[in-house]
Amino acid sequence: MYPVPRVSAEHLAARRRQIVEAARRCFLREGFHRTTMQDVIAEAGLSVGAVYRYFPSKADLINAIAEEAVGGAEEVLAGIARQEPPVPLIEALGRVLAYVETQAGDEGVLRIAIQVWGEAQRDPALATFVAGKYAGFRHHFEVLVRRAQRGGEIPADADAEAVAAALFALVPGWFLQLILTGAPDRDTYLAGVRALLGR
Amino acid sequence: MYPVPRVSAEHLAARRRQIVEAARRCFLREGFHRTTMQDVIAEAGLSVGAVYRYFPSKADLINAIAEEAVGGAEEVLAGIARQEPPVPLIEALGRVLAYVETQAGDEGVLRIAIQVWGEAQRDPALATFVAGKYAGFRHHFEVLVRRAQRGGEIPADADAEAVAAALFALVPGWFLQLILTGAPDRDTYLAGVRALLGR
DNA sequence: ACTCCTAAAACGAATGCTCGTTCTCTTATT
DNA sequence: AATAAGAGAACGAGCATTCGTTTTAGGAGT
Repeated sequence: MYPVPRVSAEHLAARRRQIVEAARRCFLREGFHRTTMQDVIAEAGLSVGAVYRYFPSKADLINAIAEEAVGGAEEVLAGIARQEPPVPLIEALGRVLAYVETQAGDEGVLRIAIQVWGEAQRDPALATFVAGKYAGFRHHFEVLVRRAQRGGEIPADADAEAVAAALFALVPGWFLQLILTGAPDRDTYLAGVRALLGR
Repeated sequence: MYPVPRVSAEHLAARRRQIVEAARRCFLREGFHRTTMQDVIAEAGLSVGAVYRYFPSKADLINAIAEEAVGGAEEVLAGIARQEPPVPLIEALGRVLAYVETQAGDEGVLRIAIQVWGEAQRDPALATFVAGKYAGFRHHFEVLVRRAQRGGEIPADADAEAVAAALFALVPGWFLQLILTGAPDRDTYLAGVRALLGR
């Protein structure tokens, strides 16, 4: 009853992270459904039993990774939206793209986001989670747009939500081109956006 | 030698299409790696042997579907780029989005494109194919931009390729929002783009 | 300080099932 | 008659997961 042999909470958290990061590497290499539990287990350097103690099924592991991949941009976006004085839209876009750039490499979490998009199409729970996250991202852009409207950068009578959608679209739109075609680089793209916006 | 018992070429093509369409339905439901060959075979109403006569492996089937999904927009885009008189950029975007809308539903091929993006990250051959296709799409936008520059719609000194990238980005950027969050609808989005462009 | 004890943590062989593919046989076509 | 087209049983590999066992951590009793 009393003897409670347990390992420290830090140790538990560290083990969990060890597994998640091994899984992330595997999923980056092979995708969700082509990596086997044995792959993850070997990558983590643990045993079957150890991994299954922390994640009762492969689906749980996928969920953990998916949340990490899709939620990662949250703080970045929130920070930009809340900053004083208000950030001009193009500069805000540039800062988001800078974040995307750091996470678009071979090790970056955003490559996993692409897989999450696919997975969300057949996993309703994941779809709900992703929908909430992305609507939240768009909402942060909406805040930025409203502030830009007060500053006269955008016509006051425009539909802020719609403008936010357009601005937001420029992020995954570039990300996909970068991942799939390798171009354009961020500065070139931003110059293109500026020219398109006529500013 | 001479007796060449063969079925008509039309019959062969029809069978092939029958299999491809069954596969498309399965892949839409379950994704590439969670649909089994048995699923496709049952959906097509054929036998194992029949399907394997037309597609020697599952990978071949995935490739066929991927090419269909990613290549589908080609003619639409080419048509708009080549039209006389030149189509204003916003109108061109609207027409592309109209096509996307038709293919974004539960049965539309574009939902498969998302899976192809994921697959391209670990299949070099598919990655090359997709890169070529998407660079081609962007090139069509570039043609449009150059013509818009001649018409004064876009500054003549802008980098047409970069502007094209920005314009192109607005397509998958909207598509993803639509698929993942269910919003905004096309007209709202286009109004947002117009307001953002300050036109 | 040093055992002993208990339960958590970790292990890994074994399991049962599913998958992609092969292969032999039957049917259809010219 | 000869061969392509189609059928479907069978196979071996690989999968996620289970479960009985071993190791480890750390408080209790001395």
